[in-house]
Amino acid sequence: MKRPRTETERSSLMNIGRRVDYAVRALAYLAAQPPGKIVGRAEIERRQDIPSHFLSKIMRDLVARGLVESRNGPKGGFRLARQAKTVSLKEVYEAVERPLNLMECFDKRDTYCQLWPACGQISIWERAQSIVASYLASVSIADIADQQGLRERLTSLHG
Amino acid sequence: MKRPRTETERSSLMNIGRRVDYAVRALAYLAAQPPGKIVGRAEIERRQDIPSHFLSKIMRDLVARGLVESRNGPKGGFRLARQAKTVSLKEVYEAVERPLNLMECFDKRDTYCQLWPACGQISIWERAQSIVASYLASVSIADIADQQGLRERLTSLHG
DNA sequence: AGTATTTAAGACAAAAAGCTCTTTTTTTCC
DNA sequence: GGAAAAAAAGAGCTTTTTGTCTTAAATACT
Repeated sequence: MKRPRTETERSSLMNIGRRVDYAVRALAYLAAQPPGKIVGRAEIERRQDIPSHFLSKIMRDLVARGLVESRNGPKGGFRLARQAKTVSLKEVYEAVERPLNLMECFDKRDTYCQLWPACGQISIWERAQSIVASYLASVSIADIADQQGLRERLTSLHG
Repeated sequence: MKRPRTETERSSLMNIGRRVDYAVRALAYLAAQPPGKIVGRAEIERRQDIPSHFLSKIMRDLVARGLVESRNGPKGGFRLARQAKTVSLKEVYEAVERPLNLMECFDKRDTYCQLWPACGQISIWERAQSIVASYLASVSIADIADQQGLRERLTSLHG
């Protein structure tokens, strides 16, 4: 009795994965730059300890969602498309993972689980999700980048 | 520059996975039984829409953590080892996944990430984690099983 | 125009999570 | 004691996620 998997279903469960982690690091790094400064992928990966080349795919998502702008060719790279303080972690999450869904069944309802509509768990997880979501919505990239300033000063000594 | 993976590291990121989902379903099902009633794995899987045989491994964890008692042989099966209202979702989570850690680096500190101790993200995720953890600690299996009573009555019609 | 540099795109490999199945051990009942 | 039933244990397959690498397209500079 195997479950079918559709494309939209993919990341069912709340899963703050590496992609989110790396996306936040990259955005915070960009936010810490002088306004408008363009930074290359390799530099971000190096300075933020992100696996080489992996950031490439993640940045595409961020560009597609309008969080960063990219420029091709020599002197190319990335910069924020919006002010850091207007970009919440929730938005970042949703840009690189699909919609924040603690449980797989949230957006499927009766088509997914035979126990719907009398599932005892769902309201519990929905509440957990809304708690997390509202916290993530309340934190911006700027909040993270501010702390980052310290890091910059420290690691530039031996970076 | 590949990251080494140790055994204890496994579930790095906050990941409310299927194992937790299924564990909660099983526990809620047991909680809804008459006191002391022993129920077999196959019945739980069938009634709670859990993949066949998968529950076996999960129950071992719950037994090992003292949440459930098992009995071997014919008439064997499982029952709660403690009152449902004393078992929190946080405990269940920690029984079947390892410790709740939103970020991989939480229990590794300086040995893991070159950016520690000046990481801008970590305090943010730590706070998110504590928010989730305290919510999960506040919900018990009994809370879920209570709603389950309704489900039982509904599905027994065609279950 | 040509070259070098950088993102874009995507193929492919490795690791982790999810799931299935088989064998062994324990226990009940005859 | 023997047969049957159930959990315990674990081998191994599949899917998803993570990570690596190669090629193509774009752009700046000479």
